[in-house]
Amino acid sequence: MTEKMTNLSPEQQVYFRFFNEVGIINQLSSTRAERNLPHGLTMSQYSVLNHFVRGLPPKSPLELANAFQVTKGAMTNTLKQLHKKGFVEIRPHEVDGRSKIVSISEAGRSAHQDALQVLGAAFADFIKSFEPQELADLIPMLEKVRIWLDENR
Amino acid sequence: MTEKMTNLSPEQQVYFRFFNEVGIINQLSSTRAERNLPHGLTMSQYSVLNHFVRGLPPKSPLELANAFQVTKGAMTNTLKQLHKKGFVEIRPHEVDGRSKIVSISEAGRSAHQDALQVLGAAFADFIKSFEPQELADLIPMLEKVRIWLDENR
DNA sequence: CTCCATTAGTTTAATATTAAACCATATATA
DNA sequence: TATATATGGTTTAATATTAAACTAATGGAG
Repeated sequence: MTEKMTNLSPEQQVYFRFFNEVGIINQLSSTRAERNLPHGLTMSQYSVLNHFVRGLPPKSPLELANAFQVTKGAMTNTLKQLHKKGFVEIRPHEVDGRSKIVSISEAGRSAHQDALQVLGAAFADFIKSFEPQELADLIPMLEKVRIWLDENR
Repeated sequence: MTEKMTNLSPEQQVYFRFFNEVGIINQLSSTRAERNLPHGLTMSQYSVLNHFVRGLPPKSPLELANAFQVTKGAMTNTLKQLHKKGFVEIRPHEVDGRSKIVSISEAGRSAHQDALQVLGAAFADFIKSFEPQELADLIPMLEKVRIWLDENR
């Protein structure tokens, strides 16, 4: 019973390996971050707050869902929680009766600040172990991959 | 009501940005992979098969859970599904009555081969757009980060 | 103006995952 | 040896997420 065994070429292994490392880094880093977030914030919730704190304009739930690559349903849930905590305001769209507009509240900004503090502390030891430059060097290529995957999904 | 506003230094932004890019890449790539996997395999299930196909020796559920950074409970679930599909064999440990030993079956190897085929096809356009070398250049640093996060969690 | 297709958002059912409780077995210590 | 503690694995309850069905509103084509 001889099995036909297709092995990966070294080149293919590179792609595989790349996505593998990325996957593990993501899991370990989000777990570390989420364990430390204040106000019972999840990463998803924190990301939404972060989006607005960056000075980006109010957005509809659908736009947010697209920005964060989650389904509309997931965003409904995330926004519901943020609203319950008083961290976002949700108003009807002025013109389009189907749509809504989400913006951050003062309490939301304040919670985001708290989160930043805590994340800084949680990653202080990481920051001590890695020079900003050695990570900065990776970013252009990571960005290129991210953009490609986003545009070709 | 003046708010104290701590902004991120450019250096801090680098760390933030790095984990952010990694997170999005992971999400987009796993979604793309998972959409295409055959035999109803999830990424978790595929990873376990992949582990064994690499020639690594049989392992206990706990060892697998540690290797893949998931809880014991999650691994119980993953193995249950793989077993239902006939892709792994699970035997009692010869000496330790608490433990079990998991190994891949012939059907499992074959399913893994199918998965490889399909993943190759699903990422063919990606592979066409990126030189192996430009990704290979990132791997040493990614590995360093991954190892650090793993050892310091 | 009336339909019909599209779009924004919510809801539902299914699933993967986690943390914690739990069970059974093994190991160490007294 | 007897008892306590630690360890491997499963189960449970809670939660985040997805895909798909659903509701309501918009906008275009006749």
